[in-house]
Amino acid sequence: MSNNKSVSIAFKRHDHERCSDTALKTAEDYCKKHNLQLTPTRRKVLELLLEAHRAIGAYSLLDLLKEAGFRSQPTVAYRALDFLVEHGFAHKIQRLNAFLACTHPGTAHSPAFMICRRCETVAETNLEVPGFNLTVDERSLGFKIEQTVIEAQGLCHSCTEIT
Amino acid sequence: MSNNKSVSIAFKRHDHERCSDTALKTAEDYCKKHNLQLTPTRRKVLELLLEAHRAIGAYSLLDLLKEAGFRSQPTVAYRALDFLVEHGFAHKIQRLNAFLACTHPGTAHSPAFMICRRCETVAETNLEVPGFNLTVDERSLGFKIEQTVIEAQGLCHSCTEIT
DNA sequence: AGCTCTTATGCTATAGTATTGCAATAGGAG
DNA sequence: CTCCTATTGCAATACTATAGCATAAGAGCT
Repeated sequence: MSNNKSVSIAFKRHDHERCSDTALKTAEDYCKKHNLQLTPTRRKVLELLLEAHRAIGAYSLLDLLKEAGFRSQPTVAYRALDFLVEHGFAHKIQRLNAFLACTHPGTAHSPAFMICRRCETVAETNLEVPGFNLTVDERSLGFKIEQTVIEAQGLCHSCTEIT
Repeated sequence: MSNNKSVSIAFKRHDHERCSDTALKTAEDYCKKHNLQLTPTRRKVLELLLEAHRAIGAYSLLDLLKEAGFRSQPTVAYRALDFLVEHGFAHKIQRLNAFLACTHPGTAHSPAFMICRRCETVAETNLEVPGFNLTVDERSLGFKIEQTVIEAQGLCHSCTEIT
């Protein structure tokens, strides 16, 4: 179905079926706890994002949904994605007009993304991680930040070596 | 021309006709120096962006171009915008699918933007400015960054006060 | 001048991304 | 059961961006 075979294992190797299961479970728990409805469509979209394990466009997602027997109007995908993004289970990668399952849902965070232009893998990190640090002094900026989009494009380690 | 010291000139009052003139002149000089062709369309697009003094979408730009007697096919705008963005005279704001004249063209820089969700003003700053600092250690990240998209959404000073 | 290489434009069509509006339905609270 | 709210179904449309190919204009050379 999906083109999972592409070089899309985030920058490190790992048991991604297991991390999908965990993420899904976390989402379920979170929804139950916060009285959110993880409806079949929403759940399926999250599953598909997790399986894809890469950023995918809304219309690719739509194809996958269709294959899985769901309706395939754009609104179906967009509404589910809106829900997932709003509650932090997925993120939108502005640069690619694509969506990515969150690697650590349920916790408030300011994500940052690294997008490899060769293998198209997108890795999520956050601003507290060593090596990546954004500090903002809102006072001196004169601007109250509510949300940030931070996306770096370049080459991941593997792709650098290939070159 | 450049407002490197004042973090967010866009949020402050200033003589913007004058800063437009200067930016346009800088672009002309830069093009002459680097053998780039600032053709009438490209020049007009830059002028329009500078006049607008805010981020505007390609199709709004197209309308303005049409009013000014230019052709109004999408390609006309996109090709001019590609040129301006490629050479650093304008930036694309991913979050808004819109374009903004650069406030300090001609100098290599990694821009960051602050987008006010109320007045929709977009201010360009850069990462070296006090109050806004992104440091990246590529070694520990395992990722070679070539370009960054940094866009903060929130409220500018004036709009904070209104609330 | 004429030639030619490269860059930019004109033009048409189409691809790709996202939202609006309204009717129908389902699930929870009282 | 009934009301209320959240979600879904459905159709249309808006918005953003690129492809492909023909034509024209400018820069450098002989």
